[in-house]
Amino acid sequence: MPRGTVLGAGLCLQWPLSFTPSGFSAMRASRYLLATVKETPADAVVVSHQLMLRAGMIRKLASGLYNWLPTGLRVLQKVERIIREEMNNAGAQEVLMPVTQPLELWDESGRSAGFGPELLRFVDRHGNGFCLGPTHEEVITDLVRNEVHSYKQLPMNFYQIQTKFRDETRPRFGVMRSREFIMKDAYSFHLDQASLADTYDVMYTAYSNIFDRLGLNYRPVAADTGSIGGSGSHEFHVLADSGEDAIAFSDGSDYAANVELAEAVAEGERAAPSEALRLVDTPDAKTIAELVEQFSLPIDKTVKTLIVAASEDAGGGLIALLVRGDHELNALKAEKLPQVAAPLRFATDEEIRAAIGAGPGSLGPVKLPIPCLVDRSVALMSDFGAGANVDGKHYFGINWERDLPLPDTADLRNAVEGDPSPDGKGRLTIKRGIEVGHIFQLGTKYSEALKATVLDENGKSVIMPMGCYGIGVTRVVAAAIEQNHDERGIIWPEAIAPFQIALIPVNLKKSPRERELCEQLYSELTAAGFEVLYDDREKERLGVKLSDAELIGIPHRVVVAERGLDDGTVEYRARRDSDNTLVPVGEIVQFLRDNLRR
RNA sequence: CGGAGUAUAGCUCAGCCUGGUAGAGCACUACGUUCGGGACGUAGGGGUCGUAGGUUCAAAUCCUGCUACUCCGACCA
Repeated sequence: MPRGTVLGAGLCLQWPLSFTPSGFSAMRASRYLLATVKETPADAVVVSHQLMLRAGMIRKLASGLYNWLPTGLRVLQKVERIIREEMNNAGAQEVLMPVTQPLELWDESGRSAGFGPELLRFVDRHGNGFCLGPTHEEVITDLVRNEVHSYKQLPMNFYQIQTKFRDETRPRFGVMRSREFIMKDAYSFHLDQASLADTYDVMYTAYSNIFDRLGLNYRPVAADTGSIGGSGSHEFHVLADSGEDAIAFSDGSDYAANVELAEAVAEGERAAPSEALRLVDTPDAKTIAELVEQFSLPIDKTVKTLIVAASEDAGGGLIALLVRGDHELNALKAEKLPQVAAPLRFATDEEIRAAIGAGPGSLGPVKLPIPCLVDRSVALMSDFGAGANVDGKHYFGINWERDLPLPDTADLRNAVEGDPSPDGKGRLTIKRGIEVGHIFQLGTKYSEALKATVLDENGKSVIMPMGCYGIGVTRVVAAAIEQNHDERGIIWPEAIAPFQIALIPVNLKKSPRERELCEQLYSELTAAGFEVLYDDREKERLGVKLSDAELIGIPHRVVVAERGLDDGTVEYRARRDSDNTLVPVGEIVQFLRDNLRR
């Protein structure tokens, strides 16, 4: 403490905080590092980053590395607390593993080579290799193989809330994609797959509880189940327009999937031909947009013809992929097809001209000299237009099975808004999301590599199947802001707001009555268990205090003014509201109790 | 890792083209006025102009190397 006595009453008067039963302290703004800034920092491009800097939550130390200031840390710790409580409720046990890990373990799991430069490696003074842990599968598996030996101990689920380091090539968006970040990671160990599936379900529920309690609008989304199958993996996404992932979900069921993975279902039946096939000169129509504009052709009566490399199994060479003019090719789906080379490679203009004799702007299925796959939606088209495989010419009025045989069909495109849900219930809505959690049935990948085994009831050694379950704790904070803000600042969900109540006197210097009432309310509210930020700064005017409270996003505020004191009232306003409520001084504590039911 | 850009006060930026003793606004300190939605005046404090070298009588300014940071792309269990 900078000044004053360390003894008795002197300390009490100067001490900026009082402790509330929640464990988070109330604060006097005059003794607190608010660190708010008016101007938007130049190098922040996303709102959450801008607001976290402006609200005095974080400061950059170096690229992808951030200091957490008191306000930010309060939020972070509230998120951690909820996660911790729900993980404990779900039967997981908390541990803490080192950030620094011996490289030996990564050699043993085989990931040392695979992980690449994202794994930050270094050598200690004895010449031994270490790395900063980007994740902790190796360490936990090593711990468990040494400590757990009997099937009777299983299943067990361990978690930690710990700093991770990934040497991202390009850290960005503030705390959303930083190099150092905090993650809750859990690892479960089982005797068999059925037990793993049980714990997976428990974690799914726990995650739902966590994000419910955090007050976020989120979706569990089916993730790539490729190598594992079944309900092997879900991502939890916080919905926000700025999200990096597009996710598709049904309005009629629980179906939700990353757009990259969502099956695109075609509906309806192919109409009978009503137009004759005709060859049209289209010298200036090289793109779908030009075709639509110049010939007033509906875009869903056009077809895009994309030429890619065929797989070796299909004999190499080129293959044409056809999607409707208004649809997009999904590269992930395409390269999984047996006929298509993986990774997907588009043919060059020269290759196309050599194989087909026309340029990319004039391609189509009619008289196409190379193999062809069509999207399901394309198979249902009639009377459509496509290139004639002659420069400057298109066919209009094309009909399958009349003008040419229907090629093989496949799911080639991205699902779009309004598509039928793949589970047959409802239609797809597409929103953007921020991935904040991921649960995964790992299987025996690590337990096998590290020989984590247990004896079963027959005394036989069994490799333990594992599950792993992560939440990006620091990212949750940013995602919450992306989802909840306005032009004035952050609008925290109650559960993770740095403070619950802002107590703001209009003019402390002029009004001893305001001061007296504020002091009284501050101690009453604190005693009642509320986390109050009492803005007792004398040098700041009302406007500054109000906008700071709004920027920081404190959900409830109480303004104490001379004006109301004669009538014995104070002004209450919730962060989302635009009007004040006058509340009698004697009732304000109870009023807040009623409004802040947790 | 490829492409582009930036680096001047705590923050946002001007000055650089055309070389000549370092600037503004915000923030900070003191005093005064004001004070129910980011007040005003006066006086201050604060910068080896990212760094190393070169050209020059003289470099924030021109040239070269290096470093850091940002953006776009690739990458991201």
